[in-house]
Amino acid sequence: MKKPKPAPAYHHGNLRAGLIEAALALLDEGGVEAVTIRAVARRAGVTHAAPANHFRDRKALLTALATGIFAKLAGRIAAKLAAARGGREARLQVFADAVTGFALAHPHRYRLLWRRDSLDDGDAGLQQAMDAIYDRLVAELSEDGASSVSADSRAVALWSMVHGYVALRLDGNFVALRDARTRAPRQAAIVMALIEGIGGAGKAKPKR
Amino acid sequence: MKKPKPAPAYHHGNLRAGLIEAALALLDEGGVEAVTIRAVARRAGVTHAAPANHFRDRKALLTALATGIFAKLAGRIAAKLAAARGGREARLQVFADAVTGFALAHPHRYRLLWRRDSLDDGDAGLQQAMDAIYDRLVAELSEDGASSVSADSRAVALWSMVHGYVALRLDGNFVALRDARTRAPRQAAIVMALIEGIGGAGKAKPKR
DNA sequence: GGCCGTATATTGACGGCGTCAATTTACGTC
DNA sequence: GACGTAAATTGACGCCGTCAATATACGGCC
Repeated sequence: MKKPKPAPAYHHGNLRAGLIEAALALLDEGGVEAVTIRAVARRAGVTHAAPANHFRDRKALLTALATGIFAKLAGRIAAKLAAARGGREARLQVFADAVTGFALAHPHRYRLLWRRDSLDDGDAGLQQAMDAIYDRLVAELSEDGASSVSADSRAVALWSMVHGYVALRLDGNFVALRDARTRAPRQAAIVMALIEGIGGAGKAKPKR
Repeated sequence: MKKPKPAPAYHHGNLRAGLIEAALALLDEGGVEAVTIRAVARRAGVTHAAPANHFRDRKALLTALATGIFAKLAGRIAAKLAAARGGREARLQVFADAVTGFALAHPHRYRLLWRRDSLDDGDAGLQQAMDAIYDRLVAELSEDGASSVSADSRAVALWSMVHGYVALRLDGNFVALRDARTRAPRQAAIVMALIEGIGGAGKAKPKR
């Protein structure tokens, strides 16, 4: 009797966070397509036009969602690198593992990060969150200058390879296999290939 | 006077091709989002339900579109490789150039190829068209066995790197830059990085 | 040459979507 | 306790994909 209105109603304060939470749940369940403004509103217990007060449009909602996800990914990478032991090559593997692990654990979240057509291109927070990861990688790779290509290009090479591998894995174009020679997981094998090089016989891998 | 009906009307034969053509034009103009069944029908000069006779649903239409694009890309790669001169490393650059060039020339087409959520996952023709490219690459890489990782992994490494680089380029995360050291286009620099390896100082690049 | 079955195209409807405008509700402040 | 304003609701619009019912035109068969 004391509470004839069981739903305390949002009104000021917590709806924005509630919408993000609902959107994340919908994203995990059904991918970005399932994250419609109306579905998010239903899940949060408000009417279909309520989100408009907090997000200009669907892109804005997805951009906020993606920014949070990016931050979480960056944090995860940083944490694993901070805890990593071993030399430079091991650290590159840690980086690749962190990205691959996150993407395989939360495929829809990772995919959203790159759905530029569903996100606000100009959003500063989003761009910044992504740059943070790239900068971390350049720092890891700039320590020595022996390679014939610049640290920038090496960073682009690794980042491209990891992202490409993950994207193709998530799309079902690759399956989880182990390298036929080293028995290492494919994901580790390709990083090894990049570290050692795949040039002509005997050129790279001076294991001698 | 002779032709009171200027539009000969499709009816039998050419509508399917007309729809694909219209869809491709819409794709180039506005991306996959712009390829709606109704817009395609309008462009082809038929009513909104006519396409249903040729494509079960939107996914089927996009899948047919993607299959054709994949075939064209595979043909382009094969042609450039057939015409290529130079050693194995040069051929890898040719492969990477072919993919990158196609993607940058027709960004929306390339993006569609990987929009698995908008395509029929089980479609045999589509899978086959994609496998053709990958198999070509494995063949290029399987000639020698000196690397510590298998040819399969080397193919995955290169294909992942090229695809990842292109995907990131198309999303605006990279801009067209030249390597700070070699002055080669970034795209060529990262392939070089993979060929030579990015391992610790002096380990790769035995230029000595 | 005329009939007819079937493939093809049209018409119309349904629910869901994003978004906008008008309205009502509830909070903080004075 | 009244009031201004931010927040939420209601209702509408046009677009979308899809389905069912209907109309149309082709090709084979007599």
